[in-house]
Amino acid sequence: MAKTPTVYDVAERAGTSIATVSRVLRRPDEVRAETRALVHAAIQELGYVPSGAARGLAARQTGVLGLCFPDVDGIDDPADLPAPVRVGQTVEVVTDAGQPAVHPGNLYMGEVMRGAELEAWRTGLAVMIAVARGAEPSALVSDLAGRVDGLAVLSATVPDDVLRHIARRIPVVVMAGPRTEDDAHDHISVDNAAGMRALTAHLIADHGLRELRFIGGPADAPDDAERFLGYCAALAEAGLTVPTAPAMRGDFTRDTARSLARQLLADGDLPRALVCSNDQTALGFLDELTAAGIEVPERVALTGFDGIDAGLTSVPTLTTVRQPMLELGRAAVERLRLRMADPALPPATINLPVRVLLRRSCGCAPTATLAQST
Amino acid sequence: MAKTPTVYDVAERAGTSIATVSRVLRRPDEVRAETRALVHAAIQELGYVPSGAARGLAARQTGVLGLCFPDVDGIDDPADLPAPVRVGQTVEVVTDAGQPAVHPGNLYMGEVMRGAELEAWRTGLAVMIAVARGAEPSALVSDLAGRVDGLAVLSATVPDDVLRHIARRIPVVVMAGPRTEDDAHDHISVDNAAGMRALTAHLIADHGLRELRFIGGPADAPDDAERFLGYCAALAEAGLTVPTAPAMRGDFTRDTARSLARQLLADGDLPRALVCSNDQTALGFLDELTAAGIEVPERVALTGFDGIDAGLTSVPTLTTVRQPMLELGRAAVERLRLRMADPALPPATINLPVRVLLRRSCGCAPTATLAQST
DNA sequence: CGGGTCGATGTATGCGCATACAGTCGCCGT
DNA sequence: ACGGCGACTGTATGCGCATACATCGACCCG
Repeated sequence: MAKTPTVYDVAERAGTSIATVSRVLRRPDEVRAETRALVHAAIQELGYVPSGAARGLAARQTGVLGLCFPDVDGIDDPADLPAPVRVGQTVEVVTDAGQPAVHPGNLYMGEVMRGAELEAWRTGLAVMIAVARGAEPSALVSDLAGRVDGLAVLSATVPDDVLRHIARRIPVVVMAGPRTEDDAHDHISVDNAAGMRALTAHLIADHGLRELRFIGGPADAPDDAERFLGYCAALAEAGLTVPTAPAMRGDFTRDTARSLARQLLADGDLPRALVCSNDQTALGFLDELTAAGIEVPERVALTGFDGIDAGLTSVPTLTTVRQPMLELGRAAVERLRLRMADPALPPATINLPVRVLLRRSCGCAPTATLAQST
Repeated sequence: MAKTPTVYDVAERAGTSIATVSRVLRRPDEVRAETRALVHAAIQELGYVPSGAARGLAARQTGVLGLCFPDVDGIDDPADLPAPVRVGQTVEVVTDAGQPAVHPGNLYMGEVMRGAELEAWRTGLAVMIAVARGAEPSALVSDLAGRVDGLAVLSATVPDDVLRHIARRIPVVVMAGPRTEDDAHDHISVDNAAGMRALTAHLIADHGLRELRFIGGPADAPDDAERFLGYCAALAEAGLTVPTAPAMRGDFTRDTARSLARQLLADGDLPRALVCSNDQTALGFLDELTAAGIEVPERVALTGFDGIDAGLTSVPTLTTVRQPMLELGRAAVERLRLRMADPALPPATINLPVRVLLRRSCGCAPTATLAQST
């Protein structure tokens, strides 16, 4: 690694000019085959790799898209980091750690990323990711913005003014977030309201339930608000009384849901159905209901929202609404591409359809469904 | 977006030189407060975002690390892509799709990425990802290599010669892969052998099992080979007969494991313990053993490897070895940093310690462990 | 009151590549 | 034999920024 070779070195070695070297790499068919071979040989010998920075500068575009996520771990301070595992430690043998290996919030981020990467790859674009954490997330995001041709941001991870600033330079699309006032970004969301409405309608129409209680998430979560609205819409359509707010609010975590559930049980005021704003909440309730010997779905029907894998193996399996996270990433990148091609496009608001998954916990699927794919 | 503003525009607007603008951004304390304010104002007004490409070029380093993964989805051809979900579709209501939301292989990639991102963020580095898929993965990787200051590659995703070529320009660390011949990269791995050995020793010593059968994965998977060796080592230590090869081989998928299991059942030749090379395999066996009414762990003890979440909710819960995937990512980035600081460092081989998780399927934890965190 | 010092700012240059434009060469048609 | 044309290749320039170095002024000391 004495000195990283450049086009000049390659050109000299191959006995050509730098223009030819550049052409061999970018438009091979404009170069005579022999010349091309010479250049390729020189590249191999020198270990030449074109500088992305120089390329980006000269071409006025980087060929990279940015993906910006919130900090699901809540690690804002480097000191918060768990101590790194180090070599030389022996193998630990412990009894049931009980902790899931993957942080639940990270799960769906992974899917979004995968979708985005997939769609980017199709177009020959690279993907750069950033997690907006730490004391100065704006700086981090601006930094990212300077390196990419377009930016997809998960809702609520970047302050509006920063986003607006960035949008003057490159296209920005907001994923899973409502349009705020006059913002001119594209928005790609999941149709929370329609999903929850369909699910609730199913409970009412197909299971004949009329006493449905909504267990919400954080009051400031737009997703939660939309789901509640969907639930209300279904109630209204069925001519049932529509509440003005969720009966209880958790924070989307299983643990909090469990304490809510205990509270509910203590009050002794069980409805016929619990419509939860996300799967973790539903699973938390399921834990406590099961522990209390209350039958789900016979005594209480229970539903979630998200479609996490844990709902597939719970007992009973969890009826829920699957969010197309991979599609969210794909759609975001697709939209970025479109807008990069034509910046004059009017801001779009896209709502991706969801899918209601009927499983045991709402009363469907009376028999166990272990045997699939056999 | 008429024309993206540059330092020149900002300088003119602020009535300074471009050097001052640059300094305001990079070393604010070398600029008088008033001047700084002027520049900041100009930046806001113009919507200026520094070009990462230009910066990288001038500074001779990009501040980005590359992460390269194999293609777990097996999507090599754009045509293979599932049709994108489109707007306007109605909400689908379906009975138990049964498909997990997240591709299992993607699960651990997500963790590695998260670890890498975390560690990179601490140092102010950005992360760029690439999935080596498609017809010309080498081109993709070289492209990536040109844009970053260091590259972490998951084993077997990039041909050796390409990697060697890249390593002449930037530091390369291989994750979860053995050193091949003379390669000069750093290697960070998980201690497969030690983990499997500890697990097997546990079965022998603590549960008194002496008839243990190993169910392997693909014959060309280095991980599998190491795990088999660990298993053999434990057998040897206990004075048991050491096989020369796994009794059966799957391909690390649950479905294949199930057919292996059916075959085993048909043969009617059940050992006292099945030591599986990964969790999916173990779960596949569990499916069929349960279906056949064979008690786990009473009749057959069963263990996996990886520590995926599904093993936490299976019945019985799955004894396994947790791989520190997040740590793998962190360690890789840490190593890259070290090497970037001192390129003369000798190639390191780091083996991260694993953790054996004892759960029900090996015979431990006689009572259910539902109530945690209560 | 001159030389020296230090802080703040400007000037000039190069980073490595893409590409517009200008040759160069061989060949064809007239 | 000459103009013209097409296929290749070379020359020159700019992309936007960081930074070494020069400059400039205020201030201090003797």
